[in-house]
Amino acid sequence: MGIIIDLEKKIKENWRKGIALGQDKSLLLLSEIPSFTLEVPKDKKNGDYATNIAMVISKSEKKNPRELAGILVDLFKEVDDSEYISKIEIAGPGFINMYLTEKYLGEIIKEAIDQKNNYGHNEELKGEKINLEFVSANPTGLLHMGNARGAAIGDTLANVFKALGAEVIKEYYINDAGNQIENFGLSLDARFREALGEKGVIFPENGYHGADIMVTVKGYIEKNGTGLINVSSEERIATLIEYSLSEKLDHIKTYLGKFGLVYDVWYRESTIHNSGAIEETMDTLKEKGYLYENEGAIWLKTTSMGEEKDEVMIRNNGHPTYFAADIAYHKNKYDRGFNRLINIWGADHHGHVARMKRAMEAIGYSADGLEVILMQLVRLYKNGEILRMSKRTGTYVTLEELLEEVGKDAARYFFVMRNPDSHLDFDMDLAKSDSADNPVFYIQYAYARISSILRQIGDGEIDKYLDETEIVLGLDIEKELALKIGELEKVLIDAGVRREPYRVAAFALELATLFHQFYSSCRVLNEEEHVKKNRLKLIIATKYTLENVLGILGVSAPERM
RNA sequence: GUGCUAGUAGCUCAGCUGGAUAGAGCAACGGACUUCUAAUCCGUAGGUCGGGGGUUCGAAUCCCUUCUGGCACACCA
Repeated sequence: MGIIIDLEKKIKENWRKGIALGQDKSLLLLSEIPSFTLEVPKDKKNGDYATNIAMVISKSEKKNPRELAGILVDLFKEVDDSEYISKIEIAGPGFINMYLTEKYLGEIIKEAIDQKNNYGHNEELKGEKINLEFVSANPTGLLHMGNARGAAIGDTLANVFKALGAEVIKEYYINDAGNQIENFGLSLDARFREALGEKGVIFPENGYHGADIMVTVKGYIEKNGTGLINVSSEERIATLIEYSLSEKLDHIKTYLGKFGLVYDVWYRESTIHNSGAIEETMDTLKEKGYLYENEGAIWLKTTSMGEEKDEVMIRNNGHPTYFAADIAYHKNKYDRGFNRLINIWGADHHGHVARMKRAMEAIGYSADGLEVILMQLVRLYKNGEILRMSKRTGTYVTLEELLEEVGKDAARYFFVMRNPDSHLDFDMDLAKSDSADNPVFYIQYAYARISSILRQIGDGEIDKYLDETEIVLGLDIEKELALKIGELEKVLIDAGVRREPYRVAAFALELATLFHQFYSSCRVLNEEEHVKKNRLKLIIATKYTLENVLGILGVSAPERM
C-alpha cells in the first residue's frame, strides 16, 4: 500500500480512537462512532486534510460544532501517533483542518523512485477475476469511431484493473452466427455468382451492399478459383462466410493491434450455438418455470422478473434469438471462473442490460457480477463542423482512417478523456495539432522535457544523486508536484473501482500541468548541489509517474519531441 | 406514450456519492524567451449549476415536479 493511502487510513483511524477516548472520559454522549469524511480541501488554505466529524455529531452532542471541534482536537492529539501532522485548526462552520509536515512529501518521491514502473500499483482488486468484453463489432464490416472508443476505454480499464492486482481477460465476442451472418452469406453468394457472370442474381433484401464484400469475393476467386460454383449453395455459402470472416477478423486484429490493443480471447458465437450451450441454458430456464410457448415461439417470462415485456428465446423457425445465445454466453463466462463480467456496449443497447441481469438471476447466476458500461456516441468535428456519422451519407470514419489521420496516441487519449456516458466530441483538427491545446502533446512534452534534463546529466551520473539524504522542497510548486505524484494510487483505485478510466487521463494532464509550471519557475541543472539533488529526485519521480500513467492509457512516452 | 440517460462560464468538460468563496482547458484580452525544449509559463475577464418546490447546520450533489436534448421499446443484433 502506498504512503498516502496508508496515511489517510491512519488519520481516520486516529480520529476514531480519539472519539473512543472521549467516550471513555464521558466527554462525548454518542454510543456509536458515526461515519465522517476525511477529504482534501479544494483550497490549500484549508490545510492538507479536513474532517467534518464535529459537524456530523454536533446535533446529537447538543453542542455547537466549533466548540465540539475543540474537544475533538484535544482528544485526537492525545491518541495521534503519526509523525506527519504539524498543525490542526478549526475553521468555518466547524471543519477541522490538518496540516502535514513536509517530511511525507519526501516520502512520496522516494516511494515513486523506489517502485519505478510499479509505482501506484496496489492490490485493491486482488482476487477479482474479470472478464472484460468490448468492441465485439460484427465482423461483417470495418471498425468505426464508436468501436474505437470502446477499444480505448476497454483497454485502458483492463490496464487499470491489472495495476490494481485483478486478473483480467480481454475478450472479443465474434458474431459469427445467427441472422446477420445468414444474410451476410447470402450477400456473398450473390456477389460471387455475379462475379462469375450470372445474370439476374437476386440480392437479398437486407443484404450487405458495401463495396468491400465485392472486393472480398474477388479476392477469394483470385486465390481459390471458381470451383465453388459447382458445389451446393449451402457449402458455397459456408465456405464464403468462413473465408470472409477470417479476412475481416484479420483486418480487425491488425488495426486493433496498431491501436495498441491485443485481446486474450476471441470467442466465437458459433461455439455457443454448436456446443449445446443454448439448449442447456433453455433446459435450466424451463426447469425453473421461466419458459412458455406462444405462436410457435418459446418465450422467457421476463415480466415475472419486473420487466415490461416477455422476450423470445427460440423463434418459431426454431432458431434461437441473439438474446438466448447471449444468456448462454454469459453463463459460459461465469462457468469459466470469472466472478465479474464487464461489458462495454453502445448506449443503443441499454435496453438489453436489465434483461440480461434478470436472465442471469433466472439461471441462478449473479446479476450484480454482470456490469455494463454504456458508451454514448462519438461526434466528430472537422474544420469546425460536425460530421454526422452515418453509413448512408458516407461520412463514416473507420479506425483505419483515424489511425492514419491522428495517430494512436491522440486517438486513445481523446477517447478515454471523457466519461463514457457523455457524448464525445472528437475534434480531429485538435487531435492532429502539435500545440499546447492538444492534451496529448502537452503531456508528452512534459515527459520529453524531463528526459532532456536527465540526458544532460548522463545515464551513469544520475544514480549519484539518488542517495538517502532527506528531500527538502522549498517552493509551493515543488510541493504541489510532489503531492500530485502521491495521488496516483488513489486515482488508479478510483478509476478502477468506479470503472472510470477518464480519471487517469485527467490525472495525466494535471500532473503535466504542474510539471510545466515547475519547469518554468525552477531550474534543475546549474543549481546548488542540494537543490539540484532534491529537484532531480522530484523530476525522476514525475517521470515514473508519467510513464506509468501513459502506459496505462496506451499512449507512448517519447524521450524527445 | 413508457423507460434509461444527460442539462454547470461563449465552447468542451471536472466537481471526489451532502461541505468552506462552484473549478480546469479552449476561445477573448494583457504580459514573459542572454539560462535545462516558448510544443511552455504568468495575469485579467467570464456563472440564475435548465426552471420551480422540498429535505437540513449546509444542496450543483439527495427527493418531488416541470422543461429541453439523446437513446431504447422486433420472433434484429
